[in-house]
Amino acid sequence: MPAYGQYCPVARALEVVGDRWSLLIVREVLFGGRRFNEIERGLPGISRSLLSQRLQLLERGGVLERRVREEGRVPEYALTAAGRDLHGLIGALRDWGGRWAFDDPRPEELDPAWLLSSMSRRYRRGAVPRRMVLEFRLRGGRRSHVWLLLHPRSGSEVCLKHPGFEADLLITAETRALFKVWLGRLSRAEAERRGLLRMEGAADIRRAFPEWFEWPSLPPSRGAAVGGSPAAARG
Amino acid sequence: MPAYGQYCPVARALEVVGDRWSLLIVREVLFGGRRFNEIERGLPGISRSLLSQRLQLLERGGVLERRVREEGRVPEYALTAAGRDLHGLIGALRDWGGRWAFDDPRPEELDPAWLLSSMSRRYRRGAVPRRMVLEFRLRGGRRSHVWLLLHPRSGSEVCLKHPGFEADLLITAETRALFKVWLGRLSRAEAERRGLLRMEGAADIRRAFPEWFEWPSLPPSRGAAVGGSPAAARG
DNA sequence: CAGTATCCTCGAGGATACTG
DNA sequence: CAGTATCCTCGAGGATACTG
Repeated sequence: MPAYGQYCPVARALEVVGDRWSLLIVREVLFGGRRFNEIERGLPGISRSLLSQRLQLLERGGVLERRVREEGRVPEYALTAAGRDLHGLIGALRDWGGRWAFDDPRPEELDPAWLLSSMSRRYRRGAVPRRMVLEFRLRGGRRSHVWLLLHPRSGSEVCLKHPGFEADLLITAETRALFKVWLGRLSRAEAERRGLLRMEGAADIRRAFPEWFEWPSLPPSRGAAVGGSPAAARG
Repeated sequence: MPAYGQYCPVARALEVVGDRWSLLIVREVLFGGRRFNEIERGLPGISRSLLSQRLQLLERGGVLERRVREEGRVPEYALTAAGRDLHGLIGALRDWGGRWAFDDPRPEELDPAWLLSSMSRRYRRGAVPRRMVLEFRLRGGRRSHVWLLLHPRSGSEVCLKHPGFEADLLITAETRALFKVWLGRLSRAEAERRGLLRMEGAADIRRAFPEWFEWPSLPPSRGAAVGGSPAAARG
């Protein structure tokens, strides 16, 4: 971001992380995004060239580092000490946004691929005894069928096509409701009671499921600073 | 700022306050800037039309309000509850910036008019028994002679021309040093010892002077994430 | 004092195609 | 898989002049 010409720590901070997308990129890496395509998946709408340019700016800004661990392996991005220290700033943004700008999802935000990338990023490694396949059948979003693979050791994977394994847990839901449940704006019980979400699978798996993720915790809304679409208010 | 298309509180917050200049405008109002020209003075380099547009965006975003108190009076800007709640975010920016992006001032940042507007914003109303005139004679900045008027009740005023009153306190300084002292990056004693700053006036006034302002408190630098100009490292 | 209206520029960033 | 190079567009925002 061009300089502000002020010897002020707020202005200086914004020069480094104030560019459009930059803090969202940091958010991705903060939650474990390491590879280029992985980071990109968490930022639908960004172009590859812009992501590439922003990553370079953040590297020059001392916020992250690009590393090629071994000859021939893919590059990985990691936060520096300064970058990790941005967690407080991201937290402040999340708190404020949750309180004042986080009403119901807008239709164009209902992208299941993004939701799953977000869940995948918050998967607790090793929380699962064996490979688990979660199947999502969704209504009212930009995609109706997605899968999430949880590996016991390595990590998790988003699949937009049938992964070839049978599902251990089938989640059928209104996309809007699934988003709200994930982001703590609607309880699972309430969603199930209202027929907006249903989970099928072995009882122990259904019971254990919530433990597999670190659910985002948000402050309660204190009124919309910005209004959402009126249609969004329903549910 | 255009939408990010993510149902994420961080992204939503950035949609409201992530535009260039927006958080600096909030900073100005947070520290008591109320009128258009007053806010503008804290943001050298912004154009009036851009400031006007950003103020409108922030108003639509629910962050501030524009009010005309009485028929015929000038409009004033005030933060809403959501806007006041941004102090945590601004604080996080200041903390991070102070730690990782706040090395020595760059030459183009040495604008005494801005520094005085900043001091003026942090003047403690009523800290002064009678009207006080501070005269600054500065070297190495974009301006060499400025005045700050402190009124016992109403507030403070920056003057770029002789205010017509005799000075109660004369501060002669290297502009760079004055900036660093104000922002806690150099102690007054050290600056005086090194001949970078001198204060002349009645002893009790010189002694009382620090109490007239709320001095910005910054975290210590933990290493520059971004490098300043090498020449800036000296003083 | 506090803006707004209009015109114009230039640079950020998308689209596309290409590479180690 | 992880980018980069090139070309082109369009819109953000500066300059200027004007107003209640």
